[in-house]
Amino acid sequence: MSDESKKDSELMKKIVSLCKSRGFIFQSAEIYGGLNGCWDYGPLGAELKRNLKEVWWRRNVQERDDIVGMDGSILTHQEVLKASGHVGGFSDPMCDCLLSKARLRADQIPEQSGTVYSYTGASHEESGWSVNKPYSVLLTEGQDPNKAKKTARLYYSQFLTDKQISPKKLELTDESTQQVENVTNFNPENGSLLTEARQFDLMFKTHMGASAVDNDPAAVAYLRPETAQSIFVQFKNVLETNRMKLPFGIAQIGKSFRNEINPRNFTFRSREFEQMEIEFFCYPEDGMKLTDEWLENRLCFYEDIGIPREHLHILDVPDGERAHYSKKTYDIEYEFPFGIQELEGVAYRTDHDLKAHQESSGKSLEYFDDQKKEKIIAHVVEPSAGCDRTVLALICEAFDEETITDDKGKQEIRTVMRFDPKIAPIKAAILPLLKNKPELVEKAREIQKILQPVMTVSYDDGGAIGRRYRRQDEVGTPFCITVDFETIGEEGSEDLKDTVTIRERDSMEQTRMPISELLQFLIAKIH
RNA sequence: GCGGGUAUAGCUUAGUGGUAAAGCUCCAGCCUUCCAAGCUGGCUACGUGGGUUCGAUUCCCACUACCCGCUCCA
Repeated sequence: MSDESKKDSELMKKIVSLCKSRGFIFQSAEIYGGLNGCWDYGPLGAELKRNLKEVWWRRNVQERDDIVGMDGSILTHQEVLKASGHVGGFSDPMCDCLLSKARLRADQIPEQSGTVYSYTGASHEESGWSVNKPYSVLLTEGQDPNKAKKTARLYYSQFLTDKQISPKKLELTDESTQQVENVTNFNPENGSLLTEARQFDLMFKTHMGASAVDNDPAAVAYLRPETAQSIFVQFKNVLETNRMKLPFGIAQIGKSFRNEINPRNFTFRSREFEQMEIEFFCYPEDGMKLTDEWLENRLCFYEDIGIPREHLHILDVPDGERAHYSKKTYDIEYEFPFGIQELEGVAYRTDHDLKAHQESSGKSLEYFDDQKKEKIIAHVVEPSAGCDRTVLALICEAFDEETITDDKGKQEIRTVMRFDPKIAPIKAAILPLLKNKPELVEKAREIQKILQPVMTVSYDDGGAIGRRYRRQDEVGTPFCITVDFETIGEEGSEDLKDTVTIRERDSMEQTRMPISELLQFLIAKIH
């Protein structure tokens, strides 16, 4: 591991540990040993995620005339997912190399021709050991026939109980050869036979209702693998009930489920995750242009919530790597400590989805174009963001360790979560300077009552004031409001009465402000 | 799915075939007039299940979870 990636791995460890110790993210069912690929948000994580979703909704639905929201069911009719191509085609056929155990995509193995050497087993005379398993090796033209024997011995040697026996001492049984052309069931790397191609079903399947028959195929339903399909399926209803005119969008935030083979990287790839999606319907001729516009719009959004553009990467997904229905796809990626990974895809999906559902359901999903006096199938541009991934990006982006030197020259590390105030879990902490002075405590509680109806605040009177500031730094609270002796009029001039100090998280600077102005000041900062 | 590693308190770590130590955090109290002060007291842990053993947190096996590298990510 390079120094750089070691450093990043250490950084990720710190972030994961802070998430746990401060109550952002816990492992799901931790007391039972954990559930693979599932995570729970603790009190602060829940606030953070809620804030993200609220900003997203406000920017994309509340503040726009041309986008409306919906909230579809998670349990999904199997016909919906047959039409969308998820049932049957959702996963890639995979096969494993019997020798190296490498996993390959069956549809990406190049065709090969040559001679297949087949065996029925192997034995070791001295020890009396033997195994019966058919196996074969493909040799392409010009390869040494001994290579087939060598590969086969290596394969059979993995079944040896006595690992001291050299593969070279194995006798192969019943060698036969056969010429083949354009086959794909051998590993191009080593010629070894592959397992049969298997479909990995990435959808969670369930059965609905109390069916008389076990596994009644009519009762099958799925947990949705994406939120998009419920939008397409409700396209007509939304269009008609809300008198929408092209171009317009339907937005949705909700959970989706994929039975990932290999969840990894903390919450980044998990089996249950939340998406924030817009299906923006448009005229066919505007699709490409709108895709570019949405990319820009989305980049601005990330900037708005505190993820600077220089930490984002735009991947213009090339031909052949896009989904078959997409004419253009941008991936917006973020520099996570564990690598550059996708946060959001902006995909021009053409009329593929509406067309598929129209054909499959037999119901018209057309749009009547008033100008041209004709019916068309709307095209769609889809900005689809991963909510949990964005939360993780926000946490990674916010995390900072600052070395500060005090008056005596002593150095210490200050851990600060530099969340944008808009998404910070706690907006302000209210701190009486001392807790054994009832007047201070009482005033602080009054301020808490003023702010509480409008924002999430925290009251803290435990320990020295400096400690409390640091505690708030570590959870990213942007403002600390301190009630001191000037506030209650016991010290300083009369004009300082009913003013408090506001300590800003990033600069650690303090300003004084009348209590009456607090609410307006904070609202402006957090909106 | 393969290979490698790890699992002790809320966090970070120490340690032992005879059930565990420390720092930080946290809680209570005292004190404290602005950046992790001090004092006193307190809560809390050997991932789960088997096996070996008089006795296992320690040794062995399996499982689970997490991390790293492959693989995969419609």
